[in-house]
Amino acid sequence: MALNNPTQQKIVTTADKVFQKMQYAIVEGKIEAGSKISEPELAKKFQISRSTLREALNRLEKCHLVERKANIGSRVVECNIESLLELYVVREALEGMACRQAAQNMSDDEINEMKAMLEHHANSKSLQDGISYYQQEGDLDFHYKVILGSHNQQLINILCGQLYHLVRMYRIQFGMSSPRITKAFDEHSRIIQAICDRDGELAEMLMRRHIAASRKNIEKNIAKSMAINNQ
Amino acid sequence: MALNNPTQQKIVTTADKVFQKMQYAIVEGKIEAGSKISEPELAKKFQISRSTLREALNRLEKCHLVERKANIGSRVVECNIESLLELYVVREALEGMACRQAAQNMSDDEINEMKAMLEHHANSKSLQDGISYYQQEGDLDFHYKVILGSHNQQLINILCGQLYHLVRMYRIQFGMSSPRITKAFDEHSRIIQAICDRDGELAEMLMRRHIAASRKNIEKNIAKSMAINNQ
DNA sequence: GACTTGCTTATTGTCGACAATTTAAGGGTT
DNA sequence: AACCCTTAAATTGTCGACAATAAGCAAGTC
Repeated sequence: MALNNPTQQKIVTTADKVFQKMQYAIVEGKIEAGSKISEPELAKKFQISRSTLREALNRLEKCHLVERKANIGSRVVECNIESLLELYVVREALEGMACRQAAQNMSDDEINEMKAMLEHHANSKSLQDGISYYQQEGDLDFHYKVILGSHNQQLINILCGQLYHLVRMYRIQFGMSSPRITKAFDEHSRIIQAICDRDGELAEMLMRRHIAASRKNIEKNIAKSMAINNQ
Repeated sequence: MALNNPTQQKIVTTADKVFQKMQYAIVEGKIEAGSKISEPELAKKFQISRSTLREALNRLEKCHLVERKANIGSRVVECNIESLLELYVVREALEGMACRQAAQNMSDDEINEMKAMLEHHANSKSLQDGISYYQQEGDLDFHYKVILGSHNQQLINILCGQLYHLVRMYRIQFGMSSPRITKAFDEHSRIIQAICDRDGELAEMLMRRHIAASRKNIEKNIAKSMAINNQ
């Protein structure tokens, strides 16, 4: 039931298809992070011309998954901790605001739908306790819903269209599950409550804390693994 | 002295040049907002092939200046009030956070440089009082400096690389000068002071108020002009 | 032996032509 | 006159080839 990308436009052209395939491949690490992209090689692999491939690369660049330098070529974006933490800072700002706007703009029906989704996740959770993958998708679903609830097209574009593929990439490649998933659930409940109360200020604050807590959790784990590596 | 875009990469290829020219043309309204873009026509106008033009269009799409639909074509983005207000909401969130990060990450040298810039603008202001254009550029300079001061590459990319061309477009096409320019100056001073004191929380709050005030000012003016149009 | 210089090779940028799709117009039917 | 279908024109998407730039290698100089 987990929706992977709520704002994906229709896939019509072949460049669209290649873009989507490469997007998944990069996010899931099948195309290695930081690796150089050879246009002729990939074009042959996908059985398409270089022009079409370059069109796909352009869209990957739009969602920050590849970087291109003139006359030098394209590389898959690198996955380092610094960028991950930077990404969390951006999310804290944008999703916090999205949450405030959601409290202001969501319809009652939308709110009810979100409540139902959370309950559904709660049941699934009690059934298959400990399976973190589904929880993670559930977490993403929740964040998507809030962002869409902001009814702010600019916010939606930036977060769902561009940044969330990066977020998914980091989640998968760094294998982030952690004991936060149970806490996250409670936090989600409180956020929905604030939205339901139309308390934008509180909703923003709770969402910011929710994301900041994840960031700090990562920082802590990094520090720990650094200590292990240095001992 | 006003820098137009602090993060612009080197212009090497012809697509780069066309991109830059079109960017200015769109921002300044020489290519009308909302108008359809004919690839053959523009390619002939710039004396380049369609492939090169499409490359330029892709970059314009990246900074939200044109929108493309498959098999239908490209249009220059439309300038309506709703989008402008949405843009201000995004800026409030992102620049607020950028300001917090700037208070945390800027070097003393950077802070001093920013102070000097503000003073320079103050002098120019007293010299040519009432010339709003320069003030506006000064305002942009200030915001750029804060964003760069965050040292957060993701923030910098989104704000300077993508959104600020849109901001400039709205400024020019809606002819926004307003009596806020003098107030803005004081607000800038206080923000710098907070950054200087390394008070990230206050810095963020002040920046958010600064941008929110602009937004509310626009909303008020819109309401006024609506009233005029309806009388 | 290290550095520079010039050539070779590979990759990227640009071009013009063809294929697929959408839009517009015209004719026919109810 | 309004609607639908068919056909023609224009526009976008895709292709393969050529030009320009960068990377790698060999020979030559100090």
